[in-house]
Amino acid sequence: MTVDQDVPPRRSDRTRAAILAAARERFAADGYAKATIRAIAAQAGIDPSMVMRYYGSKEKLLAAAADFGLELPDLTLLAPAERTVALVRHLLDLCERNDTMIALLRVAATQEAAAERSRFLVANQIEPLIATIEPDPELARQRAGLLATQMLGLALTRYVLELPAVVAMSADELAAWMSPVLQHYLTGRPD
Amino acid sequence: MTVDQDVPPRRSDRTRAAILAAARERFAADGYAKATIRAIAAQAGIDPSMVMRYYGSKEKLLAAAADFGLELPDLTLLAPAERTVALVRHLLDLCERNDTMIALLRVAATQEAAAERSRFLVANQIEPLIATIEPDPELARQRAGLLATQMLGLALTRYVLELPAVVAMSADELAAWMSPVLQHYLTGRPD
DNA sequence: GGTGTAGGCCTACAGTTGTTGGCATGACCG
DNA sequence: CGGTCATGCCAACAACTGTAGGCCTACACC
Repeated sequence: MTVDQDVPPRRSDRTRAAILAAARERFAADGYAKATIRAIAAQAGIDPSMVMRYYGSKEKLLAAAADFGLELPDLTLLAPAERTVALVRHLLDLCERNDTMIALLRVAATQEAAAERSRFLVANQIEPLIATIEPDPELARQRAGLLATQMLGLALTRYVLELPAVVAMSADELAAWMSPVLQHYLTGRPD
Repeated sequence: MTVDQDVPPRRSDRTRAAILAAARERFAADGYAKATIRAIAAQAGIDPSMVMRYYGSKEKLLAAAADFGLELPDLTLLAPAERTVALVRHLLDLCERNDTMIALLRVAATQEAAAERSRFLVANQIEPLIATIEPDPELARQRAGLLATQMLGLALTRYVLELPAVVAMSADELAAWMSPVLQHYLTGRPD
């Protein structure tokens, strides 16, 4: 996530934001290729050339759309028993509050830049989070990777593939089922 | 998976197969949009128009490429303790033996037809498999969905996103870590 | 109140895409 | 040996894409 420079607000800020929001919505719904600049501009209610002026190219627009943080909860502030449910609920909330996370997931399947961004998020936000409760760095790395398989698998099946069995379950049910799994990845040992 | 009709072998069968193999390779590597008919034809060493002649359209070619089975092992023939490792190893093997599974996963992120095919596979191959060891049909459905979150999450992070921490682990390590997880989804209860 | 400039639109272009039809060629069967 | 049909290639088309440049308008500031 880029830190905002202390630059005076411009009149075009609303348009910039509208473009970014529209881009995330189209990317999340259609993926990179089908989300054309014309479609994004139409959704934002402006001319396609504005997208180019403000973001330079479609690739750079994608980079801007994928530039966000996971806002993960601080595990050290939670009781160990609460951590796993908090993680599941946080992910579901993140996916449902806006399209950014789903856009990243969908686009990462075909665009290397987005895949790289997903790797960056795991390495720089999930791994450090695990490191707060797992001293061994190599093990923390493994735990983070394993956590990612389950978390991203949940997001994929529920919001991208929309497997009926996964969509049908409530956030509470999913948290209840997955809590022991995450517990195992956070503090357990392989068989 | 379509059953092969008993039709006499044609001289063009090799070309048909070459197109299908090339399509799977390109779909797996580039996704649907970037895998152009021209690129697929070039990889198969034939003219783009042949693809149209034999498969009718790009959409139908995708349908043919996604038409395969998971060849899941029969769980009733395995001791309960062996089932989970067998499932993990089978998935990894399926992904590494050819590109079909990865192609489906990558394309399903953007193409509704492929997503629908993935739902079909879960409903018609994973659910029945679980049903052989779980009598309650609704619970079997849930277990199948949960299994899918972990299995597809593994395939996604390892072969599509290529998270370093997941790529670095061996099949044995992954099986050892995930075995208790799958066991939980197969026979356990939510918290 | 004039004027510079930021914000916006329209048009155009070159490249690529899926798709089509026609033409060659060689195998196979009578 | 003649013809017929499957197999393959080539050329083309219409649509759509990202992108660039030019032009108009209206706000902000001196």
